[in-house]
Amino acid sequence: MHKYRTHNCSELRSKHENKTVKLSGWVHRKRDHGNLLFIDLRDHYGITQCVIENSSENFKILEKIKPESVISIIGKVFKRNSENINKDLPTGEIEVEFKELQILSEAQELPMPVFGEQNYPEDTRLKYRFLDLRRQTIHDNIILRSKIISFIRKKMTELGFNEFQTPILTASSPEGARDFLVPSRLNPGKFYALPQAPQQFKQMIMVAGFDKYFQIAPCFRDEDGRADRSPGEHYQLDMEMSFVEKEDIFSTTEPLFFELFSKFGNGKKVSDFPYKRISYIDSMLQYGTDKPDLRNPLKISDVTEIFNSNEIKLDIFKKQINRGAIVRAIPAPNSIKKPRSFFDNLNQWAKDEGANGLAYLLITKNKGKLIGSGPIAKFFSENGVNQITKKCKISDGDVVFFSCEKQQIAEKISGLARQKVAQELNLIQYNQFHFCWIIDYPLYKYNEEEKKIEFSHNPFSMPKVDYEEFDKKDPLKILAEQYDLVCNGIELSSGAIRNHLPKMFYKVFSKVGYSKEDVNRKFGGMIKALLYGTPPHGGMAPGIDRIVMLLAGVENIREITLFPLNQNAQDLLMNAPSETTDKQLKELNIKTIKKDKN
RNA sequence: GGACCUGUAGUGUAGCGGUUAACACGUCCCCCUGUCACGGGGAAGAUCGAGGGUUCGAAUCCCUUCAGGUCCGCCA
Repeated sequence: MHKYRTHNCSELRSKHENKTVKLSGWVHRKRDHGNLLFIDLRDHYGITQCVIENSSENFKILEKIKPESVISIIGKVFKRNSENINKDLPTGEIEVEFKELQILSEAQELPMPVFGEQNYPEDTRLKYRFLDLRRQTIHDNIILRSKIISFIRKKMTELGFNEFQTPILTASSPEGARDFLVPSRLNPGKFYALPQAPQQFKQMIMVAGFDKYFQIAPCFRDEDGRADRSPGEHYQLDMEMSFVEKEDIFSTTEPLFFELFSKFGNGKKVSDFPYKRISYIDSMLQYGTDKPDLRNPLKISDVTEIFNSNEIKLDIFKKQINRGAIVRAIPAPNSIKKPRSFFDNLNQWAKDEGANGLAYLLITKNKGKLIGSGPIAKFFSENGVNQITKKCKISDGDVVFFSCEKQQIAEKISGLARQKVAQELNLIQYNQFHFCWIIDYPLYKYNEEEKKIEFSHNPFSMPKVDYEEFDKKDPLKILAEQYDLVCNGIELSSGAIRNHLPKMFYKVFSKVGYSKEDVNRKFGGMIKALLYGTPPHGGMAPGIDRIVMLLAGVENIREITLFPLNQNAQDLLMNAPSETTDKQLKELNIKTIKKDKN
């Protein structure tokens, strides 16, 4: 007989009746009837009920044993009477009667019980993560994560991608997030950086001729955490392909995501591919964001022109429009019967968000004519109402909200309002995964505070403009072969066709203030690689954590991470970060500055 | 760096100016041979995160501070 077990705790059925078996596991739950004791024995696979009578020599020991102790038992499998069968357990037809007992590891009284699914404070859970992880929900989440990663690995390999590891100790890269630095002992005063992503390495893998690469890649960014974003580290399905256009990348990955989400999506509907492609500009207009939730059917319209015409005499808006504001309209179908508070609350909400507010117009039909009502209706001509209803595709019984702001604020407010209205009106179809691609991102954006042009996305993307035309165009109008994969309003991935032409590389960087020398110094490896025969290439890097969160249906990244850091980037279990010894610091040529604690 | 929320026995919650701070789970003791959130009876366990203030009186109100979380900034 095996030292610890002949079966796991989820295996035994009535066909095993009368067999003598050995099980090992945790004492999940005890039910002590005085002269009869039930113990639910739990392992990774499940739970088996074990039973012992007071005639047994081990009865007294088991009565005293603490939950979560690890025991090993030898016993005989008995079929339960029909009235005692537990339909909730796969092993509910049988129970195991104790013959021999071995205590493998005694547990102390628990700081957080495993049994039951109480909500414990985050710090307790992280401090006792090994107990937390025994609990079914999170245990299942972690297994889901493992299965997702295995599935992705298998699929990517089948698709002809090669999995490679890239360095963890590498060079700090300009642009992007704050780096984690690692001091070099052999090179005093110098530092490695942990990779924010293997971006340059994967491009050089293409230069090296490997054609298709992927990796479940750890990415390190020293930025503050959020519920959906771990401080410190996260994982991406990093991938890159040679001799491709963006449609090749889309058609390669769409079936992968379709299969992945169909397989692990708990029966939720998954959008059929090809996924909808939406240009960045359209997305910002219609959805007020570059990560639209397409489970929400509402679309925003631009009605600046109509408000600026003589058909609407709303002077407050006209004045704002003259100062560069725009007007965006958010439809609220079939909401005319909503109480006044519904409209006023949204207006108040917009003001709380720092906006001017949300005006609204109610639409009814009378004798074949659409008529506007509500606080601002008196400013609309009949034709004005018609133009609005036509543009916003609304009709009898609908309401439309208007946000008049500077473009950026109008987009933000209308986007949020679109989501709020849809929630209030129950229009969001929650039982689906709705994918889309956002394409044609602008290469640059203008930084108002620093009064300069900067990269809006990835600096390595290929501009959608010929080299000769580059300088003739307004930089802010130049688009890039840059795309995002979005699902249910969550950005799953960024990606791009890369800029593989050295002269274009210099050109692109020159607009954000990098001289040729700057580029050579800061991207020396990359630019050198482009000089010796580079295949056109592109790829993307979907966030593993976000995929798992979507599929597990959780809002917090710590629910799908084995050993996460807390918001202050501390590991409460391992006690990291921690102070180090003077000897270690000396070896590294590092002095620490003691901060005053007044 | 900023804003907001939370902090009460081992654990989860209630109490939100007025005697011995309540309930549930857990722990300990007693009873119980068919439970599966077993049941019944009893006991122990809390200077209400910490410090200061207001008040005749503070878990409760105010200030400071610490810890955790959420968001903004930051980040793809």
